[in-house]
Order: sequence, then C-alpha cells, then structure tokens
Amino acid sequence: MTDKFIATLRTNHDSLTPLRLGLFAYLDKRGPVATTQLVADNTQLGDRASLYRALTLFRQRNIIEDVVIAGQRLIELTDQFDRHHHHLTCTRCGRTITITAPRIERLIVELAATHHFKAQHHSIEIAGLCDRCQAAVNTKRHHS
Amino acid sequence: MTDKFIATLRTNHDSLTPLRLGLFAYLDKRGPVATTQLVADNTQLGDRASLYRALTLFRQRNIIEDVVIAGQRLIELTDQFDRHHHHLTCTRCGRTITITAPRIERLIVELAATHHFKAQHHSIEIAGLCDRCQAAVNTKRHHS
DNA sequence: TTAGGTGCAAAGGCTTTGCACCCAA
DNA sequence: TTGGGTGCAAAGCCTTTGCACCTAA
Repeated sequence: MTDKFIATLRTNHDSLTPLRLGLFAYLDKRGPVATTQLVADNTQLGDRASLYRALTLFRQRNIIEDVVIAGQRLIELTDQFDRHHHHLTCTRCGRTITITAPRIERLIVELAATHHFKAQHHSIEIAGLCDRCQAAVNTKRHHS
Repeated sequence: MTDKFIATLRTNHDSLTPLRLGLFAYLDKRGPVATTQLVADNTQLGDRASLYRALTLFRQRNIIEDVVIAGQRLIELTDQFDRHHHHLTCTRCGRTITITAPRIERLIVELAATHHFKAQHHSIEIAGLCDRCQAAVNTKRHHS
C-alpha cells in the first residue's frame, strides 16, 4: 500500500518526506497504536511537533483514523491503506486479532438502507474472551 | 434506568450525591457527548475536578464508555444503562441516529465463535449519507 | 460520627503554535 | 529557487492531584 500512500501525497501536493514515509511504514507494520506510543516509538524520525503535524495531515487525507479498542483511543490506517477489517480484543489478556467478515459487511449496508442511509464506512469492535483465556477461567473455576 | 444506576452505586458503596445523579440524568438525556462539552454543560453541578472524578468512577463501574463517532471521541452510557444500540451518523450534516439490529447481534456472536472468542460486548459505528443529504447531493449534481 | 465526596488551586501531560532554518520538487 | 516541512521552545488546553472542608450514610 506504500504506492497508494505516495500517490495520495502527490495528488495533494504534499511533500514526500522521510518522516512521513517512516511514519506510514510504522503504522502499516504496527497496527492500532496510541498516539503517545507512536510518538515515543518514532523520535528518530523527527521532532514531536513534526510527528503530530504528520498525524494531522494523515487524518485530513483520510490515511489514518481513530478507533476505540478496549476503552483506549488508538489510531490506525484507514481501509484505503489497509485491507478493510475489524478487531476482536480479549478482555482478559488484551490480545487483539484482526478479522474480516463479508456477511456482516453486507448486512451493514442493508441495515443502513432500512434507515434511509447510504452507508459509506463503518467500524466494528468486538470484545470478549480468547480461547486461551476461556480455558484459564474454566480452570480457575474448577479450583475454587 | 435511574433505579439501576442508584443500585449500582449502592452495591459498590459509592455515595449517592447530587452531582452524580445530575450527571447521570444529563448523560441519559443527552446521549453521546464530548467530555469538554459535558463539563461545560454541567458546571452548575460542581467543580470541573469533581465532574472528572465522577466520570472516572462511572467508567470504573462500567456506567459509561468511550465511542468514536465521525472521528470524535465521545462518552455515552453503556448498554447496561441504555438499551443496547448502534449509531448511524451522517457524514454531511452530522446527524446521528440510534438503531438496534438483532440480526447483526447474532452474527457478531457467531463471528467471534469462529475465531474461538466468546463475545462479551461490541460496538458498531456506521457513517454514511442520511436521506435528506442524499437528496441534497443529487440536487447539487443536477445543477452543476 | 466518619469515610467518602467536593472545591480550589496548582501541577502534569499531551498537543499545538510561532518563528527561523532547511529541503523536496 | 521557493513554498512547504522541520526543529526548537513556548504556550495552550484538558485532565489529574493535594489538601482542607463538607456531607451522605
């Protein structure tokens, strides 16, 4: 997706700088991340202020967006730059996995239509217990 | 739902204060709202610090939660205190409507199971064009 | 009565801004 | 060459904290 990222900058007459390229690569590799974490992880790329400025630009260009996962506000690449997906987060161990769900995608569009809306974008966040933690919880119950 | 709110405070040995009651009533009436807006709207209830402290408590007790609507982080009552629902937001006029979607609820549980997760909670945010704005956009197109 | 809640003021931390210098186009 | 981008430092703003006083239970 780096090509599309570069094309997006070009189209908008935004400079292709090392900081922006590095930040995009980081987001692509890392997935959902808190802003403070992102800033802490990328000081080599440039000053805090410049990183924030890059994030502001990315948001304007619809390259990144905010999501709330397990009560935390995180940023991640939009579907344009990362395959459209959703998150499953374990409430016990915090593990997050990425999933796709074509059936639900279709239902979403229908649902919006029912309310006379034309769906353009959506996000789904699911919280629950992963397999390991379900097992762990059961084990605990046997002991108590 | 005020009864349940009061019961929740009692159960946790939290005092039933005018500030907390007022804040709950506000959230119930107002729906999703930005923290700063909430604070600005409720200075009559008490000091900023106390409002923030109440919000912290509400979060701990799972009375409120964060959602991202149209790129903005907002807080709202959890499903425990407000019927489980989802949001449809118009990207043009900003209008947000609240909907329920039993079919999707079931699919979510199945989807989680497919990935060996036991779903506990989920949120769905849909952005799109409302009926009025679809019409407005079409009208514009005819003129241009 | 008294543990918990609130007000006030100050501190803290994340984010933005102003301005001079630098570099991608 | 030059308009946009960056670094640095300072300001801003939202949120939290310390402490004395107050009030729900």
